[in-house]
Amino acid sequence: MFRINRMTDYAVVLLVDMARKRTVRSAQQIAAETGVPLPTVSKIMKTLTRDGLVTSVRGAGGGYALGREPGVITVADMIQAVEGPIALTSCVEEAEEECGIESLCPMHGHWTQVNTAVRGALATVSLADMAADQPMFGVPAQ
Amino acid sequence: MFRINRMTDYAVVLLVDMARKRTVRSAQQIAAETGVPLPTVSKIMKTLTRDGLVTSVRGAGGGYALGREPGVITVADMIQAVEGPIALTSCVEEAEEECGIESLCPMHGHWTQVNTAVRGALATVSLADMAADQPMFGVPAQ
DNA sequence: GCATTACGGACTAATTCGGTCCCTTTTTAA
DNA sequence: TTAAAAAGGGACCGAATTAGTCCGTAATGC
Repeated sequence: MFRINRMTDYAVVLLVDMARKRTVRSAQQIAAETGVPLPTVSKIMKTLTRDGLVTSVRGAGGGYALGREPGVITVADMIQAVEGPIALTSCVEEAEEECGIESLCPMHGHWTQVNTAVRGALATVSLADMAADQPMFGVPAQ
Repeated sequence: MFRINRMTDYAVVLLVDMARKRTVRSAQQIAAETGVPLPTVSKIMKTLTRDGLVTSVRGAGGGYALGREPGVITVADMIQAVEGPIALTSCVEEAEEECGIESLCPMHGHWTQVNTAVRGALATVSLADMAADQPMFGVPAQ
């Protein structure tokens, strides 16, 4: 179906929530307010912290807050934080894996072209956009 | 990792091969020439035929050929043929599935925006582009 | 010191994906 | 008329991912 996986979907939900309420809140609070199960929130927050999209405060009274301004976090950033580098085919990855014949493969250049286009498309929408309510109200979906 | 699945990757390989040799060839021949296992070629051809990307000729001497000009088949078409509609999240799909609250969900409009951008990016590259050899030689991969 | 909270990783269940195989239908040709 | 060649449709299983849970550890505030 060519879709992002559910963890990434959740991650966006959590980040949107954090973009709206800009305070440090515990995973438990965030779980309660978004409806995402606590263990899942924890897991996602770990990876988002690793990438710097959110900052964490440990200890009692600690929690998570957004690491950067919502305007400079793109959908591409969010996807990459959870799923790793955006690479439509294995031959576009950094580590060349199985392909091996990169420099000779006639398709390689084309795939990187497609990949760049997709990455660009994903970078056009920011977290700030996602957090705004209903800006495209009434606009048909395609 | 946000990638197309292997079947789609194969499908592109097969379509590129067909775009180069524009004759009707059996699945067996195509399998032999591309190195993709025969049962897999058959399976992929079935789905590509269903979408009209290739035309089939049944019976002895039959086989498959490209259904349209390579210039008017886009990467988006190829992905959709194998993986179904391009929908990054379940709430963007035709059948609304689990979400249900589409008209109220504040994220729905944003996801369709992202989705449209990605679909557009995938539509910028055609099968003709993919079949051309090494047009971007030397251009850094981004 | 104790309660609270993040951190890191291991682990299991569930789902999806890749691949194979079967039988049926259509067509050509001997 | 029969046999061979080929696509069509679907069932099926094993493998690989993914989702989700749980554990112990480390840090911090009261």
